[in-house]
Amino acid sequence: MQLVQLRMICSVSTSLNLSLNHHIRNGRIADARKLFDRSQELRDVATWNTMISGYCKNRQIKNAQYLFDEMPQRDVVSWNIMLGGFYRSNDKESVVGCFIEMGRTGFKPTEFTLASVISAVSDMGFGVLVPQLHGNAVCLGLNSSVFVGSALIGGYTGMGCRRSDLRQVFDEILSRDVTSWNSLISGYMSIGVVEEACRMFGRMPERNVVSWTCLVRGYIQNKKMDDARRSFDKMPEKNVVSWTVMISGYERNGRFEEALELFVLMLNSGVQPNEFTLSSVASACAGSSSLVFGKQIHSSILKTGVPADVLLLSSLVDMYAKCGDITAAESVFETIPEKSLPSWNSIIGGYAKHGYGAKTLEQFERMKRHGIKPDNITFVHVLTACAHGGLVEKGEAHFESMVSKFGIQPEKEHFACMVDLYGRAGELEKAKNLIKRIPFEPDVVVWGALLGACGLHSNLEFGLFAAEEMYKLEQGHPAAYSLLSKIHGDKGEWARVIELRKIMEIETKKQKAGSWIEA
DNA sequence: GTAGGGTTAG
Repeated sequence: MQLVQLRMICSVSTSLNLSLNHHIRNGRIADARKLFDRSQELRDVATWNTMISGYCKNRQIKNAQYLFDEMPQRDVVSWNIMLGGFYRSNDKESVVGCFIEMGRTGFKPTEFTLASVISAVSDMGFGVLVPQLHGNAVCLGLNSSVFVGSALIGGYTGMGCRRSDLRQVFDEILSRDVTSWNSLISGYMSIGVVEEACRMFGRMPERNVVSWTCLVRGYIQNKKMDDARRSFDKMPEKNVVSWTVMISGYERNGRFEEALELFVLMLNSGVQPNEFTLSSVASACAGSSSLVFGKQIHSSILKTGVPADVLLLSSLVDMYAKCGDITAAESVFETIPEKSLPSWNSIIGGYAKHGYGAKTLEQFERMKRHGIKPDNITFVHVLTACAHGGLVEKGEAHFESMVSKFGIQPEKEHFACMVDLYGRAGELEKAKNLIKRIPFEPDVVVWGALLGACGLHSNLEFGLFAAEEMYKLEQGHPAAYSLLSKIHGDKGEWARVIELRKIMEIETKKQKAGSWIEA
């Protein structure tokens, strides 16, 4: 009698779970929740899991977490759903925390568990843990799983492994499907063994659009733009991601015109761009100062209702700023509801580039008040603004705060900004002393900043010193000669000027000849 | 009821 009742309840809860799933699949998460709340007596573990997974799929990780905390009993699937949810919502720390908690509660990991955890630790830069988790997988007999295998390939790739390591993990997988092959191609490309990647691509039993996209992306990663384009043109089908990979590849390699041309081809092919595509295209407009095209992109975003996410809007701010329309940059910036680090960097960089020192620092303070932590790029902009505006003390204070307040180690660019700052202000001694304190070999940019300042203030002694250092790094740098000859000219030493001009002509000719051969 | 591979700033 009891058994019959149990069976009835089970079948009722199965149909409840089916309807829940139906709502979730059709994007009606609120309806799903209503049904869930109405059916308290019929819920089983699977009901809870379905609801939690629904929230995860809809990127409502907080709601998922509430339900997970409330549920009367959990099984291993509940834990796995949360692990995957945290991973996809970019909360890698919680994946690890949840995994530890899961172990404490006495659950054994499954292939789903390990796949999420391996990917999470690898993304967090704890690649050293990957071989350990691999060991766990072997002990549990899970290393032959496709999920674990693909995650391991990604994990080993991230920690700078050899090609044989990737191959070994791949060979351990019992029944390899197209996704495991794709992981292997991506892995080989990421560690730079392009030929091996191509060989394996040729040996794939089947290929899908992702396989081709992995190949194209791999060529781009390895700076083989023309190979990338050839494979791209050969693709049997292209989707929005494949187009975006190729367009952003051109953009990031400074080939802005080709990026824009390809974008036009994409539109003609009937594939709709998304926020990723448009962000790359906006950057290409920024790089090529194509204000007209950039404006068209902006208005088509407003018209077509593409989700204008924070990064896309930040790219637009950057585009307007680089194209010289700082007012438009400002107004787009102000429409961004949740401004992120890229948004602030775009507007701060825009002000710095336009020479608005006071506005740069104003926005920088505003950014900090909003609780956004500046990064190394923010400081390049801030220090540039201080240098150009002659704000020596402010520049010094911000430079000092990099390490003391934000734990950011100054890089060559920051030192170059500071040398420029001191140099422009005529504090050549300070500039030279700062160069001595740089914890690594100063480069042409750093010496160039000092030399430029010496030109500005006609200081021969330091100028010669800087030019000599530059010569050691890069022989025949035309700027060095022209600045030195200017300084000599200011001092009335015309013989030296003529001598330098001659050397410069010879060196420049050499350089031109060189570039002819390369072209 | 859980899943792995390819897309955005400077």
